[in-house]
Parts: sequence; structure tokens; C-alpha cells
Amino acid sequence: MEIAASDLSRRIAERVRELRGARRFSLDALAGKSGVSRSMISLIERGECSPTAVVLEKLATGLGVTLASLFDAVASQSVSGPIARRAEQPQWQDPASGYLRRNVSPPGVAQPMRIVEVHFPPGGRVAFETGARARPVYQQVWVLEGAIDVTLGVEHHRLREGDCLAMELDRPTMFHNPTRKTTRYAVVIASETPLKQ
Amino acid sequence: MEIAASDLSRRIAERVRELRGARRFSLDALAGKSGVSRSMISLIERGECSPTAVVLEKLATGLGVTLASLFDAVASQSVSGPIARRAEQPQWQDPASGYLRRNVSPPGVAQPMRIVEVHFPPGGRVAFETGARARPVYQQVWVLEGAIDVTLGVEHHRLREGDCLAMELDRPTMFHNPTRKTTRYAVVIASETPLKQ
DNA sequence: GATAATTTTCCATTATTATGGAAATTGCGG
DNA sequence: CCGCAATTTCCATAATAATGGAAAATTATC
Repeated sequence: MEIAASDLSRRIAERVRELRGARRFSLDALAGKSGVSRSMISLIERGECSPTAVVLEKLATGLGVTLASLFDAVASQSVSGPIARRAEQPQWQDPASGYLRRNVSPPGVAQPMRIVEVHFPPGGRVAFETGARARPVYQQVWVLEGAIDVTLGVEHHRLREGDCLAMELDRPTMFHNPTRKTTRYAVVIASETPLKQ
Repeated sequence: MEIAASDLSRRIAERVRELRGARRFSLDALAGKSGVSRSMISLIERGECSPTAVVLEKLATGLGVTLASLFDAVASQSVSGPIARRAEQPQWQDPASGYLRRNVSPPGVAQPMRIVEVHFPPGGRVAFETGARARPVYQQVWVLEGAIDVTLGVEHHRLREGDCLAMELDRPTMFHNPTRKTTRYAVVIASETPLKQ
């Protein structure tokens, strides 16, 4: 907690220094533009205080940036962000209904969500018997092409192209394509811990 | 200047109150989660003080939101249920680069992820300066049409239709459309606590 | 309605922010 | 190098943030 606190003050310090330097403002000049004292700006830039929201806003205004951007920092950390190429995305076709599922998200990346693309044939119907779970699983169905009917328990929804339905997997669910064309939709699934594939 | 200052305090007040109410936290519970005193939270929620950056960050962490979002205006739309119809999905066009963003996910639904659709013009280029965060934010970029170049720090990726790139928002990021057609891609953003829009 | 439990606000105190003047440091030109 | 101007940091002080205990207010339960 204490480490995080000083990290924020340092981030703000670096950011304000960078912004001021880029504009070639002296502390005095910025003090004049912002209405924050020279001394306070100096303290902020050395990370020796935690400025209040009002002081931050004054500074942002004087520097001509948004308040939120004062918290941005140039940090250089490596991240393993693997890519899933389309050709390598595993897909699976349900023999009974004919619907096609493709796992879009890169496998092996520890993130709390994954994207699945579904091609749902005309007239197709699939039901899932799911009940309340100890740990909530969230799902959003976003129609990319066509239309789809989704029934959650006793609720019935008609989704058209571009529509998005958010739900939890906590009751029986049925998908039905009432049209004469294949419907394509994305399913984004998330839970509160990283999902791995 | 004084009017602006109290406006910020009021904005923060409303926002914190809203976020806390949505989670049904008492002041005491949030104090425990955030490490900020009950009294201070009460003062903040009544707009009677200007909290320091460190206190704001602690609050954001306890509420499971980003620091920057504490400055957002309170969502004024009514909670519309689990569906976001395409026609109602808010969109925004960046005047500089021309890229178009649409929030796909239903607003007001407390789920840990959200979907954003982006139309990126030919030759367009956008850079984001983001830094390490107290709480990780996960992102997956899935190309629906066209191609996009994504540069993460010093890593460069060419994504083609159907490809998906997973990353964390912890370093400078640049998007560039090298083609002569609009690229359409989805961004799925998730954190480990419910996101609300 | 009465009472208990919970939540919020008040209060006194400590800690920290924020300030303007002055001292120290830095930069520049001769 | 020196002198001087510009800039930054130090210093003392006032103002405000931030706290935990207690009082007041609100909510829940019977």
C-alpha cells in the first residue's frame, strides 16, 4: 500500500516535470498559469507530497492537459501478449446443430476474459442447461451478422446485428436462429479470475 | 477558479457516492477495503474536501475502478437492462484521427468486461500513453475487417482479419492502419472487478 | 410503535498540504 | 572566471486534509 502510494506520487512527479519541460515553463511561469504556488509545484515534481484533486486540476489546466492524463506515466515493462492468428484459432462444430465455435482469444494468456466467435446456422437451436454457480460467470453476446433469439430462463430476447446482450450463466439458456441465413456472433466470457485455455 | 474547484469536488462526490451505492458498501466497509477513513469518505461524498491523489487512488482501488474514472461525470442514463441495441450504443469520433468508437456493451450492467467496436480510417494513427496501474487492465483486440498494426512499447504486431492480440495496458500503445480501407476491430477490456458504464 | 443494529456525521486532534518570502543554485553573457 | 538574472528549493506559517471515537441519525426487526 505504501509502495503504491509513493509510486503514484512518483508517476505524477515525472509526468508534471515532463509536461512542464516540454513547454519550457519555469516553475514561476506555471505557477502563474495554474494558480498553484511555485513551491507546491516543486514539491510535486520531486514527489514529496500528494497533491489534492483541486491542485491537480489547476495544474492540468495550466499545462493544457486533461486531469486524467496527469496519472499517465511512461513505464517500460515487458508483457507477454501472444497473438492468436485466425488460422490457428481452434474451432469446433457441433454435430447435432451444426453451429461452429471458434476460440478467438490467444491460448495460454492469463486474462480474465475470452472471446469466442460463433456461426449459427439458419433455423438452428441450442440449449444449455446451466444453473447458478458459486462463482459468477459473465457473458456478453454481440451479434456481428444476422439475428439471434436468446432465451434466458423465462426471458426472451431478439438480438439484431450490432446488438449486445449481457447476462450471467445462472439459468437455462437457449439460442435459436430464426432467420434463413447464418448468424455470426461473438461471445465474450469473463469471470473474476484469469481464464486459461 | 473557485467555482471550478467546487465543481470538481462535487463531481468526485457524486461519483464516489454512486459507485459505493452500486456495490452496497457502507462507509465502514469501503473504509476497510480502501484504507481511507470513514470520516474522510463521508467528507468526500459531501464535497466538503479536496482529497489528495493518494487518497483518491486508494478509493479507486477499494471501489474496483480506475483512478481516472473517479473524475467521470455520473452516468445519467437510466439503467436500461441487459441489452444494448445498436442504435443506442454511444459512439464517439476522434476529431484528430477520425477513428470511430462505439461502446457495444450494455451500460449499467455490472460485469467485469466491456466490448468496444472501433472503425479505424485508412492510414490512421493513434497513440496512447498509458502506464503501469495499481490494478491490471486486460485488453484483447480482435480484427473484424481489414488489418491493423499495433505497437506495444517496442513490440510491433501486424494483425489481420480474425487475428486477436491480448495485452495489458501498461505501456505506450500505438494503432496504425496501413491499408487503404477502414479497419474494423473489437476491443474487449476487462479488469478483475465489475466495470460499469 | 419500541428497540436494537447499523450507518453516517460531528468533533477534537494530528498530520500534511500549500503558501510567499528568502536563501541557494543554476544559467548565461561578457 | 565573474557578475547578474533566472530558477529552484528551503523555511516558517496558515490552512486544510485525514483520522478514530463518540454522538446523532437512519434503518431493520419484532
